[in-house]
Amino acid sequence: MNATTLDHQEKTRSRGRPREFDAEAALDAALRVFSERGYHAASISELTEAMGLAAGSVYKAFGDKRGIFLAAFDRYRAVRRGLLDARLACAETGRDKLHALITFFAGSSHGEIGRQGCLVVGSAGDLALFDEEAAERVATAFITDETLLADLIRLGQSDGSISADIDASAVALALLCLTKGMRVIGKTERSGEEMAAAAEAAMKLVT
Amino acid sequence: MNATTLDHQEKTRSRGRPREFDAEAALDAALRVFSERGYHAASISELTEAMGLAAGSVYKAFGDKRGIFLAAFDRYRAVRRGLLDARLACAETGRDKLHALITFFAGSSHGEIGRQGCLVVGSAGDLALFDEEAAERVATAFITDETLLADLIRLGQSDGSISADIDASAVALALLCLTKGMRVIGKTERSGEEMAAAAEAAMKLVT
DNA sequence: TTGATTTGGAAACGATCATTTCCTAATTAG
DNA sequence: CTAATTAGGAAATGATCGTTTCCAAATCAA
Repeated sequence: MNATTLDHQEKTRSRGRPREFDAEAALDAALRVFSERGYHAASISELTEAMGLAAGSVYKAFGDKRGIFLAAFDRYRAVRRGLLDARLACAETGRDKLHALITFFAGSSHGEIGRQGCLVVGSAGDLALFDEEAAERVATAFITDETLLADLIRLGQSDGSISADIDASAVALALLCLTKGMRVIGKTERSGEEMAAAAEAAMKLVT
Repeated sequence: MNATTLDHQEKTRSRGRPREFDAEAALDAALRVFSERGYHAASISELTEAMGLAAGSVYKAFGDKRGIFLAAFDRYRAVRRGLLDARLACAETGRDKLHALITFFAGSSHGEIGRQGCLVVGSAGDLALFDEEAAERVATAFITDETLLADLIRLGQSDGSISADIDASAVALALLCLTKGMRVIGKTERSGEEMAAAAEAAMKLVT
């Protein structure tokens, strides 16, 4: 193996001047702005200031405002899914995993993170209705969450932690509404305690 | 009783040229635009076109865009509350009333009305975060709904249709999240059947 | 090296936004 | 009647929006 081969194994470099900023860090800043203000209220000025970049650089990297949003949306989903999976991995039974999931949402529905809100929920009533691709991504995100809920319910039913009597699809949709609704209510000032109590009460759906 | 007295009994007329348009009908048109597009995406052009008025007339009547929104918001709440109360009046027990309420929300969370969305839920993630008065109205609307839910639960507990064991406040908040979440999910395409099934499943919270 | 390519970023661009102005029309008060 | 007041509406206004342009700086290919 010679030097040339080693070079090829490095991640491929594009030709011109290399990018100076960290795209993921920039998207984290952008999604914070989008979450807090919504798609339309978030101006390019606010976005570029938060990202620490000039408008030109942002447009070169992401195409347009919609492109920034869609990239931020995807990153948001990946980050949140990573956090959730870590919580789920700590639980044993299907029921415990559902408890971890609902508690995760309750914990995201108050204080600082609650005020920031959910980017998916927010864009459902903002960009999604007049942008087909955005609408599709929002619908896909919801269906993914709903499928996870149904899978966890069925897991609980097979490991004996959840009654076999309940309708897994219906309860999964109810829990999807409940958890996304938590993110809506969490934008108004709520205490972590009352959200946690609501989460415990919600567990009755899988008893 | 002379003519002058009769005149005084008519509803007081303001001085100048009388308003030609119906304010409530105009607000109904405005709230449809706000619901479908969100506060920021709804332009004055769209609003005035939907309301069938020139911008000047709208500004004379409502002050500014924010004023149009707040008036439409109040009307939206009054109309929805009227529809809900009619449903509740048909139910006997606390549990039946809760069933009617949840079914009412499920029925508003698909098809045409579902796509239109809830003005309160929408503005929670749009106007509310940088407008103190709007934020207060959204919070008030949620608390009113939550209080109604808690009252219905306690009514059910006193008439024997709901177990005395459940924590009324916690379940009320869970149901508030669930019903508002339905309005979020209802913006994506969902069938009335699956929403109705989720509503039935949700009734387990008050069993 | 030289030329091609890409980024960074300030400045400029046209479009659209919310709002105001200005004039006419319609009504009440006296 | 006349004066005062308010609504209706077209046109103008200034601000801000998303986007593009332009040029210097930085890198790769040869």
